[in-house]
Amino acid sequence: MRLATWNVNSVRARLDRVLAWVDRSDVDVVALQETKCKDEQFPTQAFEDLGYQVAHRGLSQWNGVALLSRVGLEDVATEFSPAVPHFGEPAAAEARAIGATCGGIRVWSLYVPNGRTLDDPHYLYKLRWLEVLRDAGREWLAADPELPVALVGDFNIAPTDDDVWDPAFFEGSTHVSGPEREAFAALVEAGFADVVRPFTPGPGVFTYWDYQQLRFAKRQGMRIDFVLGSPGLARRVSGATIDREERKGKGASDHAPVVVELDAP
DNA sequence: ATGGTAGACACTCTA
Repeated sequence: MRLATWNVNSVRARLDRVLAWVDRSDVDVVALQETKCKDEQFPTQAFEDLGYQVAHRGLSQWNGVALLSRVGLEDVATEFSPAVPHFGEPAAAEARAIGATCGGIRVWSLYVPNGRTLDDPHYLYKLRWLEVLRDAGREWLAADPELPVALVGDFNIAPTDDDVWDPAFFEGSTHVSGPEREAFAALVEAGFADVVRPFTPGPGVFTYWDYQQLRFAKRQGMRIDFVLGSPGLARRVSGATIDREERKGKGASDHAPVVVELDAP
């Protein structure tokens, strides 16, 4: 079984590319982030025509997450916890998570809030959001330590200095700060391992390259998209790739798809 | 090449 995650940065703006990638990549489950549309605008039929069931969560032109599956799509949920924080006054829900059971795996497509800057209220919102995710994940595994869970998506955190093209460039920025890296480490400590890294060793291995300043051509990126697997999932991982080819050319997302190969349970 | 990247939407926000 093959499981993928991909921040597409608008599913409608590059629908042809997304469909072509899904169709040629032999993926059973695909988690999308930043679909940038409401549910009624999501091109559900086009993915169904490729043989996938579809679950999407989108409330506005921002954020938006989806799951595509050709191995079943059950028990869809849009909040991983009743304690998920909302941003703003009044607090407004954002479409940053959707979960479902696909082929026996509990998969969550996640778009972690961008902290913007270290002194922005969005930064604390991001840290709180990650804390609630960690608590939820911990509870799931406490109830069933063998539950196969995949927390996948755009975490907007580069966990180590090897995960950015130049640590000095990011000094004082989000994505690399101590508290963000501690929040990521807390997810790992809760039982969710980065199952891609063993197959894609760095440094210099990235999943995102800014559109500006020819960052992709200069190989100046960040590794911020992950597949985090519970023990019951992680031990089944037999391979993983970052499809940087998909970042090339006109009309590419600024993120590359990440694909994990799983053995049968 | 007087720009700077891109997407949503309607003017400025988000990343």
